[in-house]
Amino acid sequence: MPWEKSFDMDEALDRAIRVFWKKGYEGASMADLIAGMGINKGSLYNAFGSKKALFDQALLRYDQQKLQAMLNDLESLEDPVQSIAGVFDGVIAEAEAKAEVNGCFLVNTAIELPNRDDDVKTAVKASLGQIENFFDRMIRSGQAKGTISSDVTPSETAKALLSMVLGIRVLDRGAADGDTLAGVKAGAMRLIR
Amino acid sequence: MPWEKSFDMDEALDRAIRVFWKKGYEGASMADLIAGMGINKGSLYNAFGSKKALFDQALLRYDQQKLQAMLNDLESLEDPVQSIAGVFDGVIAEAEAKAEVNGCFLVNTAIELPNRDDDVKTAVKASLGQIENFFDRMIRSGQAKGTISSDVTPSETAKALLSMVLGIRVLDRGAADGDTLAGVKAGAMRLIR
DNA sequence: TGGGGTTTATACCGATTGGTATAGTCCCCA
DNA sequence: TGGGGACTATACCAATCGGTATAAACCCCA
Repeated sequence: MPWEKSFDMDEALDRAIRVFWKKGYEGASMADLIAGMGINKGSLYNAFGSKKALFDQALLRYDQQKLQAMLNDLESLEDPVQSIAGVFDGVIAEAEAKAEVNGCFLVNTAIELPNRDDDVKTAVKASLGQIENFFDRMIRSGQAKGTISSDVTPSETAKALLSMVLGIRVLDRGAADGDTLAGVKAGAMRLIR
Repeated sequence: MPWEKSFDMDEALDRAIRVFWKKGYEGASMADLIAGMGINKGSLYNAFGSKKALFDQALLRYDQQKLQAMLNDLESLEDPVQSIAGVFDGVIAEAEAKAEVNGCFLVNTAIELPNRDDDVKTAVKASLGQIENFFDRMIRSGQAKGTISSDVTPSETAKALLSMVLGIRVLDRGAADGDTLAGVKAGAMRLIR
């Protein structure tokens, strides 16, 4: 390799994540991506190969960089109940912020998943599984510490909590009254009381 | 009106619903709709005006015919807990049946709602509100009958249940292990214990 | 029997899609 | 100093998008 690329691959990927995040896979045209990533069409295809390959790499990077970091941060809290609450607070905060980037990139991808290739499905499945496992660990930890009732079935409740996170994201897509999301979170916390 | 149309508008709409149901709004091309509806392009535009107008009418018909009927059937059960369970059973059965038509048309529409027009958003919002109100009524009714604890906050729990229905639909889009959906339902039922 | 509106089939439209090709320019390294 | 690979800019491609137009066949009713 005679010289290094003049643009940073990771930075370009991060910008691609933002574009896909904002518009979805189908909704993001190559023109959008080129504008958002700040590189040229030729460079994009040379560096990433195709739109789908670019998306795959963006999703992988999001999972490894952003999602894991968030879960690790929350897992380090002393009270597992607060860790779980933190997930919902984060999702709700993102929803209500109405930023240009809405919700969790991973969840958005899961939502528009139906007609995607199997490899994308398995990647999303694995990432959602990590969220579910996070809930499961936190519930067991809380039960060990006595802050969560032993009546709660961890595996079952972890799935229920995951579904509520996904549900919040859907509700935020235009069908959420202000206190709806708060109500969902309250229900979630009641599940681990 | 000198003579009646040679194709049935409602039947054509029902077929249009199936196409939109299966492929989503953006995913359904006019060619798909023409093939699925069994009428010609000219007739389609003459009868419905545009793709968006066709979708609006399909969504309205689905709401008035299918969704209301389902909720009315469930509401007539004697045990409100069973009425609520019936919603989840129905959603899960649809999910696991893996029929050509997946899930609830309304929920699918809500999921792909982000870039749609405001009138579609408000229509979806209203329909989802009906589901939430259904849950709310059933909870209050169950509390009156003593089958649901008075500790449950109806409005809050109704929102939580709605989010779980939406979450199940997302999970079913390719990220659901067999018992995941059952776990979600179990969590939902625990919310109204 | 003869319109008149509806159907079908088909051709066509401009716009946009993802992707390719072709220039020319820039910069590092030998 | 002179490649050579990576960049930018732009033109181009076939395919598809939603939507329109046209012509012929059809059927009811006056």
